[in-house]
Amino acid sequence: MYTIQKVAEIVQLSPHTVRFYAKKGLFPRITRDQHNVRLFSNKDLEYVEIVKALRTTGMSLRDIKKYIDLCEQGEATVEQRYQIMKAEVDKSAAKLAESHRQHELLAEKLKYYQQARLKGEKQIMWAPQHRWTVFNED
Amino acid sequence: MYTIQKVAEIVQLSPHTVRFYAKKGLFPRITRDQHNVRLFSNKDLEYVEIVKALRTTGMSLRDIKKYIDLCEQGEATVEQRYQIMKAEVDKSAAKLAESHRQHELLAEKLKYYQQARLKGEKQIMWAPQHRWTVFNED
DNA sequence: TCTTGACTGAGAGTTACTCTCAGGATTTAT
DNA sequence: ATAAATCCTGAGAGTAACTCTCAGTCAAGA
Repeated sequence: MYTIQKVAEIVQLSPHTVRFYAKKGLFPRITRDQHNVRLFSNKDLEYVEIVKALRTTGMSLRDIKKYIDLCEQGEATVEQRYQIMKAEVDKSAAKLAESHRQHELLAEKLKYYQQARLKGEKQIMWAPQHRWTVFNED
Repeated sequence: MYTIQKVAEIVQLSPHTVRFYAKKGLFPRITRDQHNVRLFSNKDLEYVEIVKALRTTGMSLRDIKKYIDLCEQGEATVEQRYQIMKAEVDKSAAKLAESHRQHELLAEKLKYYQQARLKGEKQIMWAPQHRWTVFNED
């Protein structure tokens, strides 16, 4: 059994955030000790991990809650959960691809800067040189 | 020259968001027509694109603003901009890797669901089956 | 003329944190 | 033994980045 601090450390979230999630009902099975301290089992830890994964891929806490609630309802909801997970994995793949594209754009820009550094002061894309294009400024 | 609507369409942002960014001073060189309508040049469009890329990789608007302001100061700031861009590209690569890991985790979970569907009702990881682990519920 | 699309500023609402406060319990150091 | 450090709690304020609505203006096109 893990304290919230330990859990935070393992899954790389702040204890604040874990408590925040707990408050939202995302970990419905957590037990407490005699001092009301949350104790996370390995199963709870798996929940925290999947919640983190769903957040990282961009699912809203509201939708994560729905998914968790379905989990709590047992095997009758397996098909529904499958559909949700399938949609999320697809969406996540698309986002990943888009993030990759944007990353490439920045990496390319970085190359221009590197060239500029090597060649001393040379004109660089993205760095506006032409003051005459400015017509109004606030 | 493009209107805000056209720009939004090209870079895949809402006109709302483009105006929001403009208000924050992220596109300092935009010209206006005689009716005060924003007209984006190709250079401005490049700005919008790089702002989008920086946002997508997770840079705050505050830091993007700083970067843009450096751009406006001309070639004297090339080295500084290079450092910023380098740091951002590195950070972005790390985030991309992390997102990829989380995506894999979900994809693996999806496989369990697929197995469960094929085998009819079978126990699935992440889907708690053991009511006896529940000690308290709010 | 009337719809469409652009603009303005102000401001409210939302999501997901993120932090601060006040307070209580337990462990560790002196 | 007492004090400091470290854990925890709940309540609630603050923040970032949208996101949208309202109210009102202006101008071009069917």
